[in-house]
Amino acid sequence: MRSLLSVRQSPRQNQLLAALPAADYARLLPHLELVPMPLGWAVCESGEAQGHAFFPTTSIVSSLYVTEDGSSAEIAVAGNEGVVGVAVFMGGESTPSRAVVYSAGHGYRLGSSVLKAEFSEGGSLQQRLLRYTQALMTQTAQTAVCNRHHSVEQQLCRLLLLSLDRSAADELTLSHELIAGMLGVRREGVTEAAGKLRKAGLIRYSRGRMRVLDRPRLEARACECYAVVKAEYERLLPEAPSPAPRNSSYRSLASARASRLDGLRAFDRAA
Amino acid sequence: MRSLLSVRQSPRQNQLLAALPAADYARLLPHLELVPMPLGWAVCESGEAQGHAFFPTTSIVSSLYVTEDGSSAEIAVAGNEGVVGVAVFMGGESTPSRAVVYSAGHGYRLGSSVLKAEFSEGGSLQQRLLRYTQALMTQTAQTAVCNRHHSVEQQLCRLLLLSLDRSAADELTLSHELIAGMLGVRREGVTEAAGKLRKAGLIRYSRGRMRVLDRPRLEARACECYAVVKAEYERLLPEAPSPAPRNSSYRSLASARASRLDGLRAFDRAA
DNA sequence: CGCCTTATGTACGATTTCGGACATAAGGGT
DNA sequence: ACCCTTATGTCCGAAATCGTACATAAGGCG
Repeated sequence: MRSLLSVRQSPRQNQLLAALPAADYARLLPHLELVPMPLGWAVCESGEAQGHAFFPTTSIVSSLYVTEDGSSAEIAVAGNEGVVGVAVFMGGESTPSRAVVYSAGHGYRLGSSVLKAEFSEGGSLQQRLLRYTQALMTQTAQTAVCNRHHSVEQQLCRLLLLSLDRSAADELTLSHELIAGMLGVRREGVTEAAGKLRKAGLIRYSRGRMRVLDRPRLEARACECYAVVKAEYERLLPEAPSPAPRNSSYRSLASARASRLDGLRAFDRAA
Repeated sequence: MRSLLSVRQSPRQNQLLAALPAADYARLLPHLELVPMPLGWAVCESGEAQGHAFFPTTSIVSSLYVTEDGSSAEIAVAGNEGVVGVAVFMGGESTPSRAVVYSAGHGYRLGSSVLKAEFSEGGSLQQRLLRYTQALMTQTAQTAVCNRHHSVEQQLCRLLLLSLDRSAADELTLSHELIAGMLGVRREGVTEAAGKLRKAGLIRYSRGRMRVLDRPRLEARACECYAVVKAEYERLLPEAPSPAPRNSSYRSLASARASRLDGLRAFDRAA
């Protein structure tokens, strides 16, 4: 069904690797190992030190925290723009969250020791990884904001758009149940939100396949969180030379920022 | 009223700086400038490049995102265990969030260029800053989880405990309105939650002053998020030699983790 | 002391989401 | 073609929180 899986793979399909100067890339290449990333695979387990970092090419990975009572919440998603396992070079080795593949595909893994060695050289890889990590922090921060203030429907829009940005096709293999697990809401809530989007003609879906029909209107329906995150990724990780361009018509961060700076109620008087 | 403000200040009161080897510290010292951190001061504005990073000693700073419609949500807090302005060495220079002092005190500021130069040397400061940044990411991630799943009362407990960990005294100067702004909820919601905690004898408060009477029971009433964050900070930033010890009886991450790993509904079948 | 600003307390219906129960339907496997 | 698993649709009362309005009280300041 999916001929993409047999398409020729290259580490350069990952934008972090694609942005490396030839010399750095050549040094890393022998250590990069192509791995399949099947749906549901736990790339990183909570609290466990990682032997490798993973650079997705055609797969998408979600970092989740699972609470004591078994419910979950998404921390961030990573695809071919990034890397799974920043704790390797950040020095912590592990995190309390779990990284799970939610869109099957491939990626390249790199041994922790190789990555740490290359990182500590302080070259362009280090610079790129740190900027990526900052973008990741923004995504997580915006997830916190979104969880606080925005509706399930808005969060669904955000998730779809973030996934689309990291996917080659415009069709996503996402069941409502899967989405519910990522957003940390009930499956019924996702069904209801998705139903509204479908009724509005923004998406089409059936049994785990979801297609975005009208991306601009989907972006308009999403909360500002998507635009903020997207803008930060583009600001911090300017387009790498090779990978396929992504189309988008999100609002600019500048315009979002103008209205955001009006201030925080409680602090206005205190200042 | 507060004689603390006249107490002798030293950069070593900040744990990141305290952990530095003598040589590194000596190199930085001439560039560290003591600054007062008054209540409500915006240390970093959203989207603006920072001229300095700030190492709090007796102050506490909250990173907030303010939405287009003027509501806000906390991203993280930082006190004498950390630094405000990680974007300086992460390479992004700015972030979409705003950092505001919510507990007045002092801190030391360090010019961005000096910090970047020292960071790029790759020494113990770099290592420590990166580990701190990872801890910060965990705090933000846990805030996202908390916003999704936990009650206002639980989040209030978490906020009080995080603040207490970063405060010398057991009294915090926090009005309900201020707390509401940080948690991103209504002031009335904070009043109600605080009322319950007071009725239970866990805290005492009046007109902007809040005192924790029974910390162990407050920790028991908080959600797991506090314990997870606290454990990550201690794991990633082992006690620096000098600063005052903090008392605590939070649950261990190990015990929290055991129950957390049971899995994520949606992915169990998929795996 | 008395005023006046600001903090806290309380109540109400409205809204969103939850938790659970159930009905329908799509599509793969035999 | 049929069955059977799994995905989706819908409904219900319960709970938390919201938005609003207002009452009370604490404490600084003249």
